[in-house]
Amino acid sequence: MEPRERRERERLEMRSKIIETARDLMVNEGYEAVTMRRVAKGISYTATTLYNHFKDKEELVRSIMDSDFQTLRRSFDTVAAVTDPIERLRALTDVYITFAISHTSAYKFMFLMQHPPRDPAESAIEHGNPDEDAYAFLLTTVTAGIADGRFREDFTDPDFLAQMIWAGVHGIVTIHLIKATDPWLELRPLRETAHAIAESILRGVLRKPADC
Amino acid sequence: MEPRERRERERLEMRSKIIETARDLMVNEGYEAVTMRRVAKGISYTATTLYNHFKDKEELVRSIMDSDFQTLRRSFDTVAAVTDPIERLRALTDVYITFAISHTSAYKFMFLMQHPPRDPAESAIEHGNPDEDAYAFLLTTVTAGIADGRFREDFTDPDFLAQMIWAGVHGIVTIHLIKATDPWLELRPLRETAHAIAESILRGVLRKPADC
DNA sequence: CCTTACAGTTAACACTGTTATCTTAGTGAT
DNA sequence: ATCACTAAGATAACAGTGTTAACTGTAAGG
Repeated sequence: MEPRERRERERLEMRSKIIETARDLMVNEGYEAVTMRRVAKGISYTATTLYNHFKDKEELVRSIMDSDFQTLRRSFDTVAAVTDPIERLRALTDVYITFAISHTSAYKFMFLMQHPPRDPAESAIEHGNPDEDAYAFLLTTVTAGIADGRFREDFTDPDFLAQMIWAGVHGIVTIHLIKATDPWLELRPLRETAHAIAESILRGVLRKPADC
Repeated sequence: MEPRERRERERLEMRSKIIETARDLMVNEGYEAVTMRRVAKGISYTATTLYNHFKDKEELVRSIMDSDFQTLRRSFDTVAAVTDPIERLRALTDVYITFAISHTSAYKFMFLMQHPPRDPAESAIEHGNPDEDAYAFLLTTVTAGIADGRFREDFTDPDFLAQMIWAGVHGIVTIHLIKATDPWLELRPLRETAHAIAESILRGVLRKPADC
């Protein structure tokens, strides 16, 4: 092995070790625990070393997010087998909730915090490819449903429908993530409510509701 | 006027001047601009002075939030006149969106950031009173709809229904607040999507949909 | 073998929230 | 009117944050 490529490999290993450590910190102690000095200490280096591998904290943090979006998409794999588009939508909301529940820190990070816009070119995810891009996956599912004539005739825009459905379950998820312990609300069980929301929206946009 | 009560009054004035300054800062330059030193400078005092009026930053920040929740509830006043509960729900989602659009910083602050649970006893808002508590207002509207027999028979829990509807419009609002400039998504117009979501959910939960 | 590139460190800067210590002014009581 | 006390406000400091400049040493490439 040539030193040239060994250096390259070591650099990559270092990079992913930093990302791993940062994510662990975020998962176990929350986002505010992710400081450059603590991440560095986690891999027995100094904070300044991180700047040899990442332009700034934002770039490090964006790398975490990128891999979390991959994880989200990969969690969709289990429903890719469902052929009926509407059934797949139902299954999708289910795994989406599961992801949110089991990756609460990541979820807040990806969808509740403001980040500078991510340039798709700088991501490992191919934007718009349903095999890599989670939103694109949802989009193709909706598109299939439209092609099958399953939605009412006034719903022809896949993005519009996708955003409607996503917003419904995303909304209840964020309420639970943020207001879980808030004494002002008596939250109903997340899965149940999410299911009812998805089902109601579907009943609202589908051409032939099951019961009417 | 006795010195005793003048002191009291001055203290209250100081308190609200601090809150005002902090909110201005948050609205104009975002939450991260709200630092104790900058708030203090805004009223020509030192940072330590703020600690004579607020236990810590969290208490200051919670006071802002409290008054923002009052503002939200007050924005509901315009729809209180609508007698039909379902029509009032529709109007409610409309003013809710308007509030979110015109108070983006406050909205993020109230619903997207995690705060330690607020003890209702320490708030100026009477918890559960629909005249003061925005969620309670939504709840009574839904309750009226249930009493009128407008919802399908499987929806009898006001909280459940309220959370469904709220989650729908809250979801699309947060997506727009957080992902507005994200190149990964092509967001459809907020008002339109929100309207479609609310309408679909209603069509899903109402006993007699308009068209079927 | 020598130069160069570069990973990593130390020290520092400008910030953050927060506290201890001090001054100063005004209140309440004698 | 004088005295003690309360409390507002300021100064200085501490521990922490992201980030940069300057330095060290080691390993790669010619």
